[in-house]
Amino acid sequence: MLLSKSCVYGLRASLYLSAKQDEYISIREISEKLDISFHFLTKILQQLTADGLMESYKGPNGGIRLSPKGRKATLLDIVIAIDGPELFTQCALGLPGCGSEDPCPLHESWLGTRTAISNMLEKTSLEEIAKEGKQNRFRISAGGTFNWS
Amino acid sequence: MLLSKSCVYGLRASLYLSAKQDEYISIREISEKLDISFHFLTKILQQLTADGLMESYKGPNGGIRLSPKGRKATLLDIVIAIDGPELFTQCALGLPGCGSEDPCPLHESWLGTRTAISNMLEKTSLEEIAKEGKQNRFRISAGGTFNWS
DNA sequence: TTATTTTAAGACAAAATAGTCTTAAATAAA
DNA sequence: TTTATTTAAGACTATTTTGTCTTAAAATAA
Repeated sequence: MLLSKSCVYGLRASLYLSAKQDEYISIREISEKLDISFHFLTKILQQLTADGLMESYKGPNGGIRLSPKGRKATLLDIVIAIDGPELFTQCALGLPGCGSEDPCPLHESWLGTRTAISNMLEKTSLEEIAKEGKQNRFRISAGGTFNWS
Repeated sequence: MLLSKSCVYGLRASLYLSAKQDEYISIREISEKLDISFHFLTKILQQLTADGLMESYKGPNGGIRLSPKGRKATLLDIVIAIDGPELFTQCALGLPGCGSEDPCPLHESWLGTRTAISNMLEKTSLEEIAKEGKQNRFRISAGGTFNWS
C-alpha cells in the first residue's frame, strides 16, 4: 500500500473540508459522510491540527476547518504530516547506505519514480483541488455521495 | 512504505540468488549475508517456491535457487507474488467506485504514477540485473558487503 | 449555574504484520 | 541404519496499525 489508512482518511477529510467555506465542520459530520470511524478520525485530525494545517474549536457549533496554511497546502503536506517523509527520502529496499556512490539495483529509477509520486501529490493545493472538485464532482467516499455543491 | 518488509526481503534474496549459478544455496547463508531472520526468510521463500519462481531441495547441500521461470522474472513478479497486485490495480485512496467515469481527485495522475512504479520494477529481469550487478556491484545489504563476483 | 455539545486525551482491544521457536519430513553421508 | 543437514509447517510471541470506548476539558446556551 502506498499510503497508510490513516493517511488516506486524513486526505479525504482534508478534501471534504476544502469544499467548505470557513465555518467549523463537526468531525462527526465528516466521519458519517465519509464513512470513517469517528474517534479514529478525530485522532488523525488532531495530528493535522497540531501541525497547523487545521484549526479546531470546542463546544456547540464547534468543529474543525482548514487553517489558511492548510488551504494553501498540497496533498503532499498532508501525507508527510501523517505518514512522515520516509517514502520520499528512503531507499526503495530500505538499505541505509544506498546512494549514488553505492546504489541498490533500484536506486536510479527509484529517484525518478518517487519524484513522480511527490509531483502527483504536490502539483495542486487543496484550494485548487476544491475548485476542480466543484467542476468535476470528484469522488472522495466509497458511496460517491459527497456533494461538492 | 511502498513495499512490505516481507517483499523487500524477498527481492533482496532473489537478487542474491540471481548472482549465483544453478547450485542450491542454503537459506541460512542468504539470511546471514543479508542479515534477515532465517525462519522469516524461509517462509517468504516458500511463497516464491509455491509460485514457481524458485526451487528448493532438502537435505545436506540442499537449499534454494531461482527456477528458469524465476531467472526470467522481473522484480514486479516478485512484488506481486508477495504483496499482491493491489498497488497496481487500486485507487490511490482505496475508493471502490473510483474510475475514469467517477474519479477521485488523484485518479488521472495516479494512473500514470503507478505505471511508473510498475515500469521501474518490470524493465529488467533478474538475469539482466545480475549482469549489471556484476558490473556495478549493486548494494543489496545494509552493510554493503555482498560480493557479486 | 446547569445541561448540552463539541474536541482532546488516553486507556484499551482487534487485526495485520513481523519475527521466533519447535517439530516434522526429506535427503545425503557416514 | 544412524546421524547430520536442510527445507516445510505450524504454533507461538512481539510490534505496529487500526479501531473502540470512556472521561476530561472547553465552549455555548438555557
